[in-house]
Amino acid sequence: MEPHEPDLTDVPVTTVLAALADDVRLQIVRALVENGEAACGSFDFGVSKATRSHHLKVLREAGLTRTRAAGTSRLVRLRRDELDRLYPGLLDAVLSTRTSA
Amino acid sequence: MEPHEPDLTDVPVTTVLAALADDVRLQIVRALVENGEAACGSFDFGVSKATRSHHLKVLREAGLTRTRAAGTSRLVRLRRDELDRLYPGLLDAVLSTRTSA
DNA sequence: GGCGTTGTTCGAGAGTTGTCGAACAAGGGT
DNA sequence: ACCCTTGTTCGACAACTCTCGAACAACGCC
Repeated sequence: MEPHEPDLTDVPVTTVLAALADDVRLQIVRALVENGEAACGSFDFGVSKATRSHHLKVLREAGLTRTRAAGTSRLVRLRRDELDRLYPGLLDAVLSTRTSA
Repeated sequence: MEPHEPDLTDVPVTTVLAALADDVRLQIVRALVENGEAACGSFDFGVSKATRSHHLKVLREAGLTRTRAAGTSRLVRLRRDELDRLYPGLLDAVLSTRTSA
């Protein structure tokens, strides 16, 4: 099946914001910023793999990530360039949050 | 009752993002940016006044707006200075969205 | 081929959210 | 005092979301 990775300009801003408005997904995004491309399995934040897969789908369909197959794994990376071009400052603002709060 | 307007630093970033991740609330924020302080009743975006009151409550409890009584009306204003200080670029990025998409 | 690893998909359940009408509260004007 | 305007609050209902285990698919390896 097609990964269904929409052009970011086709995604309503509310969808982008909603995708970022979740703790697990925010941890995924943070990990992607720090480590770059990573396999789905590396995002073990206390949720099952079904839930993890769901969150990655939400991020992907919001236009925030790209996924490519690599053997039995799937590598995910942040579409940071496009994100920064369309919403300059958004990602930095979101990521500026300290661990708590 | 107390307006319950938390300090923005006490609000999780996911709550702030969730507050902005709604079309009606985004229209309210846009109107506040353009017109400054405004009465609740001025935000007629095709929803009932009960719904409007609900959305204003979400924005207020996310630390995004302040409300003060003025006669029978209540005037709402955006806490833009605090928002820009804590999340620089966030509001501009969100508001940069054109009408569609 | 068979097995293990890695992810996705499919219900299903609990919880949250957006919406409304109706009832209520507070103020101002006449 | 009465009424009208302005908002809030209270159920209620539909829709969506997060979560999980179980079943399935795809790939590499022995």
